[in-house]
Amino acid sequence: MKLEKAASQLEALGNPTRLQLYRILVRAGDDGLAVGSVQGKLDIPSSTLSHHLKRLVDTGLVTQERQATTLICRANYPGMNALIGYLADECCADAACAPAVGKALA
Amino acid sequence: MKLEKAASQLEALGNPTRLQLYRILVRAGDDGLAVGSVQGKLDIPSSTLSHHLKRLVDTGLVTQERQATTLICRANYPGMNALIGYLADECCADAACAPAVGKALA
DNA sequence: ACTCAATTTCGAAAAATATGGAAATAGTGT
DNA sequence: ACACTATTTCCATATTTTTCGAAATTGAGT
Repeated sequence: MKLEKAASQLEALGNPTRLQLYRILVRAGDDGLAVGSVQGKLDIPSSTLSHHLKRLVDTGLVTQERQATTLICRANYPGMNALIGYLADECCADAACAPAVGKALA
Repeated sequence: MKLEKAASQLEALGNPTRLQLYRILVRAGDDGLAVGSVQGKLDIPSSTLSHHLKRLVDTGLVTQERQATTLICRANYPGMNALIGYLADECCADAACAPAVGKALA
């Protein structure tokens, strides 16, 4: 993963509303959730929600699929895994770096 | 970890300059790096660097320690671990969720 | 074609962020 | 106290982000 892409995904998640939004989609699981249902849970205007959703889709963290008039949104797990992988690799927080981490924690 | 804190850390890392900066500090390891040394590697004005560094320190991703006139900066591994842990827990990307992840990858 | 519901785009204002030059500060040695 | 270096704060500006009402669009059913 390139640094630029990681940064854009981190920035996308670095907004409380979007992080909450992403969390909601994760919890919805493989079935996903319609934009309207998400709106009901977040209670923000549809235009605002649409902008935030677009940001998550553009950065590859969320996918969308039409079902009749509703748009189903799903958390894109591989996308998140790649991001976590990048952080772990770059930032030394995985098992391979456990000694350093342990030391830092001590 | 609270959602708000996670969001602020993600936002802090979600800027290419700051992510690069954080990467440099991670690679510097436990010895850390003086602000001036970081500046040499990034080639940005000191005031700009100082602003970005402050953001990382404020969000708990970097620590600083004075050594004479220089300020040593270090990546705060536990902080990053907590963040990755939050993402993994909230976002279903860890081993416990491997089935879902595998399905998504297929 | 018409209508209804779901969602996005347009347009515009307020707020936050990013950037950096210049001045101020902090810390050490003399 | 002074000089020197390292770093931050002050200040201002350009850019980006956030927000959302209103209008436009999309898709399905009639």
